[in-house]
Amino acid sequence: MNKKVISIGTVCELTGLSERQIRYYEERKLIFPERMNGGIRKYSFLDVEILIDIANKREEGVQTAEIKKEMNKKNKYDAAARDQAIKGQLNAYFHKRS
Amino acid sequence: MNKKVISIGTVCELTGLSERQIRYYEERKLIFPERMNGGIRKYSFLDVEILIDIANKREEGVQTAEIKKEMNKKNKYDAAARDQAIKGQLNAYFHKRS
DNA sequence: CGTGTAAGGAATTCTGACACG
DNA sequence: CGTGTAAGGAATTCTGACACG
Repeated sequence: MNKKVISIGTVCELTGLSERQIRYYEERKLIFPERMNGGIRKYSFLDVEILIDIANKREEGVQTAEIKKEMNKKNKYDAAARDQAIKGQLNAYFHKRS
Repeated sequence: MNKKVISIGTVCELTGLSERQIRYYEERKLIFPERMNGGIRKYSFLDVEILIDIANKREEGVQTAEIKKEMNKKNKYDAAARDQAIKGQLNAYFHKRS
């Protein structure tokens, strides 16, 4: 399911990652949550899966820039990522302004 | 997906119902959210679907007691409902005590 | 019966920054 | 580079109750 409905605390529990890590991976454009009214991030189950992949890569010592490249190559998430990138950036943009 | 990960505000958006209504339907044992640490309710996509069904029935003027009976008959959600009932009640119980 | 609302508190999330490295 | 943390604020959620009916 790629509906963005999960808030960050729940994502932490599902992935074992900290809020800080999850927000950082967003900053590095590895994931693209949407923003609800109020600016609160919402993630999909697909995001959770991607985050788990990221966590595994990071454990192997792979840097975020590398992970990003690999994800684009694999293009397993590519179409979804493109969509998400646009929506996520629009969302963030509107929130900066309000 | 029957993983309980959606918080009530998002459920409101997905169903068009108010928080009050959603909590009331829980009180009437039509739905069985889980509780995260902190006592915050978490719903699944199945819960959202059930709530939409409830909303439709209510619009037709059907009372919650009737809806509950229909749901049990239809037993479309029956096995799931039984599980949910147990978990939901345990969850609520532990939160009353803390 | 089913739902709205004001009340007060508790838990969540957000951003920007400093820290270490 | 990647992550922790304290800071202060804003938005969310919770419960119990009163209201109307």
